[in-house]
Amino acid sequence: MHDIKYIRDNFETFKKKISNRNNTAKLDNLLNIDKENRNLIQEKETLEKQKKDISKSKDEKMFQKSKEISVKIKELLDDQLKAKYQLDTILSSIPNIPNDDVPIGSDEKSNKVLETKGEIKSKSFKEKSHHELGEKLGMLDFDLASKTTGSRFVFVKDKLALMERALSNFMIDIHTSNNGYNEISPPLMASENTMFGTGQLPKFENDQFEIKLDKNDERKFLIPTAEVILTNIVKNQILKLSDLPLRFVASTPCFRKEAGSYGKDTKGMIRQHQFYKVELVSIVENDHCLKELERMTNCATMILDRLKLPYRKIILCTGDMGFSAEKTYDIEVWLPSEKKYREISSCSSCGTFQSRRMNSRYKNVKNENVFTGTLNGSGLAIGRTLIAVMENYQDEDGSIIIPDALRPYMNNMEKISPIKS
RNA sequence: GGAAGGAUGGGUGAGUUGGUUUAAACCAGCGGUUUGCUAAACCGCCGUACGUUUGAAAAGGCGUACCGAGGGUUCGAAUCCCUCUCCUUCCGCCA
Repeated sequence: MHDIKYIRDNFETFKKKISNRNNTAKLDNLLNIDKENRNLIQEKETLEKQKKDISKSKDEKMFQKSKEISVKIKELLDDQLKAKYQLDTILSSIPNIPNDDVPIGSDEKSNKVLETKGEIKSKSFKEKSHHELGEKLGMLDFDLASKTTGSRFVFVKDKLALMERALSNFMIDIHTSNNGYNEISPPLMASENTMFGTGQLPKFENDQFEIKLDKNDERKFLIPTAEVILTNIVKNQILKLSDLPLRFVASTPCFRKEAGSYGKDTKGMIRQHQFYKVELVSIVENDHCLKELERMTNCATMILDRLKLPYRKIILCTGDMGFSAEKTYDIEVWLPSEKKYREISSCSSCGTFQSRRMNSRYKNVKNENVFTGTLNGSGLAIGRTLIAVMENYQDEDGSIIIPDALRPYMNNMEKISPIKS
């Protein structure tokens, strides 16, 4: 959400910066509606003042007059609320302004690779995809998931299930003991207002799973990422300066409809309706965002370093960033079967964009209430990390060597071999 | 699911026969006086949002709203009525 006062004073600059994003919101009428809204507020408040004075005077002769004023106020209020609603509708669907160092472009072709790390080991055999490996091991079962649930779900079994759990524990341990994050086990459902706070609603409702509790209950949604619930911890709060920075980590299932990706990544567990992800969220002073983004991204890549998986870091261009982000780094891991890098983490600074929606503030040095900076990043997506380990650590016979860093979490097991039948 | 009670400013907590409440008081916080230092005492300040206005700015002035949320009654609502949310206690059910 943007500050209407800023837009009012810097309309041309604002329009120009937003035009770099794939924005569909209509900006042209914004200032007119804003003006109308403010005029109506003024008219209304003038009348309210009159009414208040009459009431104070207790002059019975004026009581009738006061009643008439009430009718007018009601009319003005209706109009004003309509204008305000229009204004909010437009404002809430405008994406964040990209930071100045974000490359300009309309799609992923304009993203820039910043760094490539880790050794891609050449193998003497043809490397298999994770789903071939998993099915051969008898530990990834897509057919069973279709039977019980539907497409884009999977059963992870046996030692791979253990590895999935191990990855989660391994990552959380590093982020809590090494990187200063506070572990949280949050609700997996969020209210409509919470979803609005981080920017999933109202614009991206089609991507969300809605849950019915009671028939008259407020709308609830399965979280598409723990970012939603972790960031909203500070919703409607005024924090002390000494509270910051707040850093949260959670490992949760995430639920996404993947509505816009029919036919994409249909094979395997790259793109699922449900997947585990370790999420990092930072709440910081608003001028510390970019510094924190570097820190957070390093926390994410640290995991890949320790697992000795080859990866690269890219900066997303203006057109490829998420709705709430001002700057985003994607971390992509090497997948030998595809011979390309695939996204395994996305770290974004949202500046004050989300905190305005959530009304999350802190008292700065001057004791003024100012909006917090929020950041989120995956550290990392568990499902995709599992895939990356399987593919990069596969042996010719289809077994998986367990990375050293993971062995303490897997009873010091060294390799996963096919279940003998 | 049933019953009862509750929700007031950063915290505690008055006010609920509707009109000097422009929300008392205390605690915490900030500034000051006193003081060898600390403490204590005393004095002052101390909510948020929106709109508007003075000013180059810093900083003010004015107005409106806000006592869990939303409606209603009334000239006038923290106070009366309705709906909802959340919390507490008890009962039932339950991993």
